[in-house]
Parts: sequence; C-alpha cells; structure tokens
Amino acid sequence: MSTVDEVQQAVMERMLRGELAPGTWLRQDDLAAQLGVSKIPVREALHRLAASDLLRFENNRGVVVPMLTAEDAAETYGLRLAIEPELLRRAVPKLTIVHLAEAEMALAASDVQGASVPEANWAFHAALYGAAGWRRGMAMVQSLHAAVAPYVALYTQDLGGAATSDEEHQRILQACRDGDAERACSLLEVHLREAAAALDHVFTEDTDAGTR
Amino acid sequence: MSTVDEVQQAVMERMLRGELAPGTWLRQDDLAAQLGVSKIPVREALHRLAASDLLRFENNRGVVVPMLTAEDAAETYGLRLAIEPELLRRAVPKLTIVHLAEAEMALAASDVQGASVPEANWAFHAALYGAAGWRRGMAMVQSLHAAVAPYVALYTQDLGGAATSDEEHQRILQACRDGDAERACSLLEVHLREAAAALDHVFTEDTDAGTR
DNA sequence: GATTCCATAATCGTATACAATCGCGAAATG
DNA sequence: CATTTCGCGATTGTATACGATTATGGAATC
Repeated sequence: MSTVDEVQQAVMERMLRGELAPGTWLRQDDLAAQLGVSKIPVREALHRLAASDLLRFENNRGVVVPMLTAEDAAETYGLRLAIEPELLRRAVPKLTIVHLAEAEMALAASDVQGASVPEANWAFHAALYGAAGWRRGMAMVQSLHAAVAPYVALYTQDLGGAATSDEEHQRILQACRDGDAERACSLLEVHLREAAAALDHVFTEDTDAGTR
Repeated sequence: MSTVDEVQQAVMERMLRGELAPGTWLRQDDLAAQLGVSKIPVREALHRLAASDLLRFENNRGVVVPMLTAEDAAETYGLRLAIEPELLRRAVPKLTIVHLAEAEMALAASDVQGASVPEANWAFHAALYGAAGWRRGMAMVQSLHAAVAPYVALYTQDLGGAATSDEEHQRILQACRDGDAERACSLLEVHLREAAAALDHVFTEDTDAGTR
C-alpha cells in the first residue's frame, strides 16, 4: 500500500467518524508531521478526497471541510436512495455468513460507549453492500456517508436515539438473512428517508446547531 | 482556476472523448511538458481522477487507464440506471430554455463528422441533468461516462449506428420539453438498457475488440 | 539456439527548497 | 475613536533534485 493510500485512509477514517467538523481547515504540514511523511503525498491524498467533494481546495488558502447546506444534505440522501437499494438488491443473493457476521459486528460496535455512530453505520451498510461486488458503487456510497458523517454524529447525539435506527438495521438484517431482497430494499428506503428527515431537522431547526 | 484544475480538465476531456485507450500508460513528465507545468500538479490531478477509478496508480510503475471487464461495464450502467433517472426526474421541472438549447446543440454536435460520440453523449445528458442542481451527482455520472467512453467510441464506430441512440435522445428531449418527467425517465431507462446491451457485445463477442 | 543474469537507462515517488499569496495586527491618519 | 493602509508571519503551491524501483537490451552460460 502506497504512502498516499495510507494518508487517504487515515483522513477518510476521521471523516467517517465525523471528527472533522465542517469548516475545519486542514493544515498540510501538521498532517504530514503527524503521519511522518512529507507534504506531497498528503496533498495527493487530499486531492483524492477532494475529487468527491469531501474536501475543498481553496486557492492559496488551503484545504477545508466544506459546510453542507440543507440542499446538499438532501442531495446526498437522494443519491443514497438511488444507489444503495440497488446495491442491496444485487448483494442479497450473494450474501454469505461472513457478510452477515460483519454486519452484526457493526451493529454491536455501535452500542459500545464512545463508539462512532456514523462509522458503525457505514460499517453495517458496507458489510451488506460488499457482497454485490461493485467497487465503484461502494466508493460512491462511502463518500456520501463521509460527507454527512459530522451531521449524523450531531443528531444521533442530540436525540438519545440511534435507537430507532438500530431497530431498522436489525429488520433490514433479518430480511437479508431471509434472502428477501425486495423487503430488505423497502426497509432500507424507509430507513434512508427517516434519516434524511432527521438530518433535515439539524438544518432547519431554529436552534443553531453550531455548524453554520 | 488552479493549475491542478486545468490539468484535471484537460485529461478529463480526453477521457470523455474516449481518446485514452484502456491499458495506456500516462507518463507524467510528458503530460507536464505538454501542459507547461511541473510533475507535481500533474500528479495531483491524476490522483483526483484516480479517486473515481478513471485511472489507476500502480506502485512505482505509474498511472494506467484501467481495462474494464464485462462486469465493470455492467456495474457502470447499473449505476447510471440508478442515478441518472433520479437526476432527470429532479431536473425536468426546473428545465429552462437554456438547458434545452444546450441539449439540442449537443445532439447537433454529435452529427458533425469527426465529432466524439461519447463526449457529445455526455454533453447532452449533462445539459439536462444540470437543471437538477446536484453537483455531487453530476460528478458521479460524469465519471461513469468517462469510464466507458473508450468502449462507447468502439461500438458506435463499429455499428454505423449512433442512429438509434440519436433517435432515443430526440424522444427524451421531447418528453423534457413537454415537462413529462415520468415519460422522460422511462425513455432514459430504455435508452440506458440498450446502451448497456450494446456495450456488452463489445466484451462478449468472439472477435477480440483489441482492448483485452 | 534458448534462457538466465546483469548492467544500464528511464521513470516514478518523495523530500527538500523557494517563490507567491493570504490573513492578521499594528501603526498612521482623518 | 473609527478606518484605512502597510508590513510581517504563516501557509500554500510549484519547481527542482535525488533515491528507489522497474523495464530493457545484451552478454554469458547451459
């Protein structure tokens, strides 16, 4: 694995955890020093992430985690709704016990105190979708998850409730175990629509969420 | 516009035209010399394209245009079928005469001798989808178009027939003019399925298409 | 004559170095 | 006292340079 890949993975992990607040400036020298490499592979990795709008290079100012508007969030979930059911539909017939075990582990991990909800959420979905064998689609969906991760982290903390989300995950998983792709997709669509609505609250509620 | 953006755009144009045959090695010094810059912004631009698998960095060997398998092509069209109708559905109500004119121009451009069919194809679809205002989705679809462009160029040359494709485009455009999103989406889905089938021939036909 | 091995050339990947740009704060001015 | 302007510090963006790896061609050997 190349140096660039390692940097990319390191930053992507932080994004999926929702640790990089929108508006944060990433200083390249710091990142380079942290990872023990020079600036060049760092920049190359950041460009890779910027390709899917997870970061933004501003002219002579550096790299910033872009703030999402309500419309951006809606687009993200619109795309998730377009892609993820298709992935799941293709995945269900190919699911093995390994994939299902991975998904269960991800659900268990999200219950642990101090765990990252968005990261576990991605791990769950990724475990299932992985069976489809669509690398390009996986990368797209991963970037969508990463894009909204900080906001998901917000609303899952505010409400006590990844509870309903967790329950929906369980039902999706059960449909997958049953090999019922259509039911799994329907449940997934509902799941995504609810998540989209919940996220929309973060943007439209009067109380400023501190991210504008 | 930064240096990296210019390089990225230059290479992306060549990809959308289908000029970069799969298996081609891109030499960084050459690109840098052609564009009058150094290697570093070139590499950064190539990393951006590599992020969506349009290029691949192989360790200490350089950057190559990856060859697609039949499965890769199927995935690409599967994703197009998932995303593009959604884009179009959101776009139709927002279409202005400007978008429609752009789409017509793209169709006209594809008839010109020596024109790039995949590029004109992208221009047509992009003109319509643009009205949706989904930047992320647009980037995704653009990368999907670029990924299959060399293969589309192949089968549109072999058959005399971008003819049927052109006719389908016309009908989609008419549905858009009529503001009939559902009809436009249905036509688009048929259009994509036919394109996918035509492309599949390139891979499965006995006569080696010279790209393996 | 085919194959293996080695040396050379070419290309890549990364570090170091430097010029350009931007932001911030202090000083000067109205 | 508010506002504008100038200059310094910090950070970026790009070029140059160098070590490392890979491909290639010819000679030696079986």
